[in-house]
Amino acid sequence: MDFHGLTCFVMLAETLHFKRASERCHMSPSAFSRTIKRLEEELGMPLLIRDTREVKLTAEGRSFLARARQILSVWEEARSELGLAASGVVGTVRIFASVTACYSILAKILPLFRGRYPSVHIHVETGGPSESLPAVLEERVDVGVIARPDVLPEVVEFYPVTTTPLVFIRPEMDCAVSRLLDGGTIDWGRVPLILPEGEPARERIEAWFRKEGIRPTVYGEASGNEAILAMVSLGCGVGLVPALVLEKSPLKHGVRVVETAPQLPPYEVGFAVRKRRAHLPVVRAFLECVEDARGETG
DNA sequence: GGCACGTCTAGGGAGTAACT
DNA sequence: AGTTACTCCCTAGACGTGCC
Repeated sequence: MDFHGLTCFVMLAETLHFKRASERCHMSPSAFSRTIKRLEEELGMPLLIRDTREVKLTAEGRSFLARARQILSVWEEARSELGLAASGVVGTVRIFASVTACYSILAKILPLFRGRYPSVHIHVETGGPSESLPAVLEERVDVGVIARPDVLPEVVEFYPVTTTPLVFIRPEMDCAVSRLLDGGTIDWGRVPLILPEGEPARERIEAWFRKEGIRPTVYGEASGNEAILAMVSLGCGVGLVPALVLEKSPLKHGVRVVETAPQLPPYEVGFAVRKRRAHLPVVRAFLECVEDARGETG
């Protein structure tokens, strides 16, 4: 058994696609296929069901995937600790960030980290902002960019980076939604809303509606801020996004801030890390960069 | 020389779009 | 609806390379 085979299997389980997984492992599909086959032969059971069009994990494959991740994680930890003792920080830091967080938050941290620890491999996983904290809790990643929730899980530590107000945005173009907003006092019960799914912002706006006794009209939901911006710019409704996201977005010219909207508590954005992983040299090194970057940018 | 592991290439199964 | 051509995907075989 070798760690290379395990890495290939984990990559394949994540992509469920031989070609994509082999590309990510920097191998030809052929060599990759045989590596997986060898692993299956070694284990004496199939981990995957191959079809001519798709690949699925068998029950054994799903069970083995969790083990494989654990083994690789322990291996990385051991490597990282030995590396620190010998000659500095080495290993891999796994980061989860939404696409917008990549250019607004990671853009500040990664150059600093890269400069200090060129030997560390950086693995960035992207997805919806609401997926970040679960990824940290499941230890799929070491750190995740999150908006600090009102209640933070006890096993998680939060390293703040910046604070940003939540702003309501409306379409820039003339449309039915714009006309609803232009007629003096806004009737918030009638305005179609595009809201984020499963995020602190959602809790805050719903709390405000409850307090005001308003039943909102939720036209759409999105798991990412860029999707909200896109829907708003197309005239679908009024959205709620962090100001930081709006400033950096290529879609910002299609929308505008609703000045007379309710004021919600601002977002505190930063990195979440599981406490038991925070002591790992590579994670510690990354978090030091987070703190230093905050110090530099204020 | 034997072995392990890689690439290159070809083959076969299946989906899809265009055409009749 | 049936046929054809194209494309995608995974796998097997041939062969090259590096190490012992």
